[in-house]
Amino acid sequence: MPLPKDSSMRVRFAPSPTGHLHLGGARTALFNFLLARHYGGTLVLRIEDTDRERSTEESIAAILEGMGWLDLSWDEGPFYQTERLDRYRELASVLLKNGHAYRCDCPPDLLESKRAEAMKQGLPPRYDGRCRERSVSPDRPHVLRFRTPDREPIVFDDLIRGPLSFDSAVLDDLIIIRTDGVPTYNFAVVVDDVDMKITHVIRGDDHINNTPRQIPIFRALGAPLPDFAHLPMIYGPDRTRLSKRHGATSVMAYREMGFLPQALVNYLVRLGWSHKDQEIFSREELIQYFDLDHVGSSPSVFNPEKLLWLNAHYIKDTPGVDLVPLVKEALPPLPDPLPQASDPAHWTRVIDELKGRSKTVKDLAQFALPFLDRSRSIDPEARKKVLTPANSSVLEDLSLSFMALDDWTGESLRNVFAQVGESLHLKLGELAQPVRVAITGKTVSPGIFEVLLLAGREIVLARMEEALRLSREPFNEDETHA
RNA sequence: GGUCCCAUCGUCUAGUGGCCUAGGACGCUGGCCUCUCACGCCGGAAACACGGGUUCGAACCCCGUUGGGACCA
Repeated sequence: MPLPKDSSMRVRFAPSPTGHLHLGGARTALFNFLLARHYGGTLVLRIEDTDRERSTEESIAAILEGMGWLDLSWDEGPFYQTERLDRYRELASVLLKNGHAYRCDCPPDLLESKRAEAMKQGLPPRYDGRCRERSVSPDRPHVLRFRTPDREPIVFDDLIRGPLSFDSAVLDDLIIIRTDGVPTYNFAVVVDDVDMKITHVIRGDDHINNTPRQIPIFRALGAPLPDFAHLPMIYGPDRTRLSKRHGATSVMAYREMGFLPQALVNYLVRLGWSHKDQEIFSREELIQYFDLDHVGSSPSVFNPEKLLWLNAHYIKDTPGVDLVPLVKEALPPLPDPLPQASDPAHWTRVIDELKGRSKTVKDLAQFALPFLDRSRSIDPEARKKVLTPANSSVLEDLSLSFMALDDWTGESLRNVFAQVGESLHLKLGELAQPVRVAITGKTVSPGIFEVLLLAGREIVLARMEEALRLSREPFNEDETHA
């Protein structure tokens, strides 16, 4: 289904502000955004806040924040449905006048009992249209119902799924304006899409059953029908719709966990869309390649492992200097910062050295800590295994050699290790590990010379001395801090 | 219950009738590299849900079955 390659396309992202921006919503927003940018069209942001019980200011802020973090911009809006209530009533009264809508005052408990009755008989629970010809007085409390045309199947060509057909006999006369004058979801959506001249409705496929209800309203309003495209859902590992039960679903929670927005965007776009065998996409490539032809129609399961892999990729790919502010944000206030920690260039060096082995910004911050603050904890396992009496001579000899060193360079340090290794008949690996634990408190770190250079002589000497002392003492589970 | 949607490795996917003894990626796994851990590189296991058609030929088209899901209330 080729789409027009011009700037006339108008799409929209229309979240309900009843919570944070979740992964599914973010992907819908992303697909709309990419489509608009690809075709040079317009993206409208619309806040569907007619459910006043559940809509909150905080949610609106959270959604905007999430879109901002993902760097998804829009061209028009945000528009708020609660600011357009008069417009919905206006068009509803037009429908009332031209006979496409009618008043209904059926009490809720009557409808409820009819519904239960229908269900019991295995029939669809639909309103029987008893008020269609009753001309209910406008003075009585009433709702407005849409007169759904009978007997003609409703068909439309979904841009992702192809032709879809619905038997209108199962559709009842849905309420468009409630007793309190508030429009219902399906009506407000159509009025907005008409007024905002939306040409392509791209939304989650949980709305697929709403489409045959909305199409007759477009027609009754005398408006052109937009094209529809329904995106498959994102599932949790149990193949049900992704929800809180499956862990973090809020986009912003992923920032908290140390993810980069590029990683999340790249992950989400590949859920349902593909471009040959390519996995990694820059923003420019996404805009260039993205189209609906290659959006699949089957749902996908959210896979945190792959997201983590992408995140590691993007961390590796980002210059250290750009990661500094993110690492600072991920770090608690430093209790006893090293002198180097006041030098921005030191942060950059440390991060550049560590980013290749970090899957999240949080990991990165933890790895960086020993190079930024005087206090550093020693992993009890590492201490138990490595800071042992058997290694104390290694620590002692290296410590003494470090002290005797005139300069503190990669070359001089290599010489020290070569000499000490020779005199103790030990290989580099056997020397490096005790030093690694002494300096970083971990068994995992960058190359030992990089570590020594980054830590600097002063802190190396202090930590070597401490490690030497610990290696001679019996191990005590409680003593993990210096 | 009704309506609708979906179906290729565990997961994300390529595949649009012959290029498919089904390709890539994550994960898993064997090896190389190596001062640790990663990275990187080389290799491996792993899938067309099932049954009928259509066709010279089907992962691809049609029908059914099964299984999953969404919506409605």
